[in-house]
Amino acid sequence: MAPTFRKPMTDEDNERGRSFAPRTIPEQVAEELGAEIIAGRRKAGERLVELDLAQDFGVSRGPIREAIRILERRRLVELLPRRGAYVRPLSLKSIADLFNVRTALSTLAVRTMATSPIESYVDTLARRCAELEDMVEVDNPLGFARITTRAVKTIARGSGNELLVELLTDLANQTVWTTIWKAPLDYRTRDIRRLSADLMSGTLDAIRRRDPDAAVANLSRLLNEDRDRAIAALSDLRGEAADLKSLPFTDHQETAAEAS
Amino acid sequence: MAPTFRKPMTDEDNERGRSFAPRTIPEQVAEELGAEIIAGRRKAGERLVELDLAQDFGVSRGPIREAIRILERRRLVELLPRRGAYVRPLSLKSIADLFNVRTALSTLAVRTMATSPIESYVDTLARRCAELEDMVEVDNPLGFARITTRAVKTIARGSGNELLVELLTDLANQTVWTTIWKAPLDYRTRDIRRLSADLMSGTLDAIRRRDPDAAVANLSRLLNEDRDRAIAALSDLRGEAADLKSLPFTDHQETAAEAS
DNA sequence: CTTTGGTCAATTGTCAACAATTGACTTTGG
DNA sequence: CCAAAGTCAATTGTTGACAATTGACCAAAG
Repeated sequence: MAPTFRKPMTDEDNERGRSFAPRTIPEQVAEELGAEIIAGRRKAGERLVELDLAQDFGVSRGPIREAIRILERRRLVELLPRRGAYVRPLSLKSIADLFNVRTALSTLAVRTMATSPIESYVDTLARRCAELEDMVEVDNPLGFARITTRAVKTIARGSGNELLVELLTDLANQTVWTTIWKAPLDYRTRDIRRLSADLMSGTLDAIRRRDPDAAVANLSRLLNEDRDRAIAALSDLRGEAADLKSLPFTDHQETAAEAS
Repeated sequence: MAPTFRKPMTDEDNERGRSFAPRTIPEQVAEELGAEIIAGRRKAGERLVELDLAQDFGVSRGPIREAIRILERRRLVELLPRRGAYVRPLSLKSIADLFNVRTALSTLAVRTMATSPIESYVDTLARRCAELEDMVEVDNPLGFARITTRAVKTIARGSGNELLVELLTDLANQTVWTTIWKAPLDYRTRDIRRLSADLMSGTLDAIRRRDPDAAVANLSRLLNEDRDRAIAALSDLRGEAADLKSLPFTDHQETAAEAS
C-alpha cells in the first residue's frame, strides 16, 4: 500500500469502534482476524495464506506473519513450518480436553478467591451474576455463554493469579468459539440457564462466606455440566465431526527444550 | 555475549545441505536462546536487542523477531510493543502462582491417568520412579528436579490430554528455570529427595491400582512441598527479590481483548 | 536547583524484493 | 494403463533498506 503509517480505516474497524486502539499493526490484525475465527467467519481447517491476508488488511506480509504467531499463541491457529497456517480445528476429544483443563484452572481460581478474595472483583462477580439472572428468561444462549465466560475470568482476576487470568482468557475464547462453531446454539434451554445462574450465584455466596469447598463444588458442577452438554450436542453432529479427524494437524511436534 | 555454537545459515550451508536441520531458523534460534535463558545465561529482566541477537546468530532481524514471539509463547520473554523484548522476570508471587497452576494441571493429569491410563506411559513413569530412587543418595538437586519434571510430563502424556502436555511443558520449563535462577540449588536435602521419590512411587502405585484420589493425594503433596521449599528458599534472598520489583514490567497492562 | 522543552541516536516497526521449498501437474518409460 | 521422475507455479522463508518511535541527554527558563 501507499507509504502511509496507519492501517486504512475499514468497516471492521468501525465495527469494533473502541476508544483505545491497539497499537501495532500485528496486534490490530491479530485481534481482527482472531475475532473472525472466533465468530466462525473463518472455517476450521481453513488455510490462511499470508499474501491474501496482507491484501485483505492492506499491509505487507511482515505484520501478517507476526499476527499469525500471536494467534498461534492464543491457540486459534496452527502453524506448520513451510506449509502455512491453518485455523485450528478441534476434534471432539480435544474439545473435551479443553473443557477439562478449563475446569481445573477455574477450580484453582475459585478456591483461591474464596480463601482470600480481592474485594473489588467480588463486586464485579456479583454484577455478572445479576446479568446471568436477567438472561435466564431471554433466549440468547450465545450471550449467556459470553457472560459465563466473563464471570469465570472475573473469578480468575479475583484470585490475584495473573497466570490464571492469561490462561483462562485463551481457553475461554476457544470454548466460546467451539460453542459457536458447530454446536446447536440452543442447547442451553431455559431450565439449563436457570440452573447455571443459580450455580454461579451459589459460587458467589460461597466466596462471600469464605467457603472454598462450596465455591469449588458450585463452579465445577456448572462447568462440568457445560462440558457435558457441549460434547453431547457436538456428538449429534458425528458425521461432520468425523471428517474433522481427517484434517491436517492433530499431531503435535516435539517440544525441543527437553535438553537433558 | 559469546554465543556457544550455532549455524550461521549461509549459502554454503544450503548448498551442502545439512543432514539434520529440517527446522526453520526462527525455531533454531528460539531453541538456542530459550536454552540460554533457562540455563540462566541471560539474566532476568535483561533486554534482548534484535540487532545484537541477529549478529550473534548470524541471521537477519526477521527470524530473530519470530524467535522472540516463539519465546513469548513459551513464557520465557516479555514483549513490550515498541519497547523491546525482555527476559521475563518473576516476582516471588508469580513464582508461587506458577507452582499453583502447575499443581492444578498435574492434578487433573494424574486423576485422568489413574482413571484410564495409557499403559505405555505407566511403564515410562515406572522408569522415572526408578531414576528418582537412584538419585536419592546422589547430591544432584538439579538433576533430581529435572527427572521430577519429566515424570510430571509423563503423567500428562499418560492422561491422553495433549493440551495438558503442552501447557505443563511450558510451565515446567519455567519452574526449572526458576529453580536454577536464584534458589539455592541445595534446598533439596537427602531427606527431601527420599520423601519425593516415595511420593512419586506412591503416585505410580495409585495409578496402577486405579485409585485416582490416592494418586492425586500423593502427587499434589509432592508438588506442594516442592513449591513451599522453593518459595522459602527464594524468600531468604529477599534483598535480591526486592530489586526484582523495580524491574520494568511487574505492573500488569490491560488485557485489551475482553472479547465483546 | 528543579522543571520544561527540544534534539538526537538507538531501536523497533514496516516494506518490497529475492530465495527456497512444497505439492500438484506433466511427462516419460515400462 | 500405471508408476516414477521431472517440471513449475504458488507460497513461505529470508534479507536489507527505510520509516517511525522512544528515551536519554542537554539547554534554557522559572
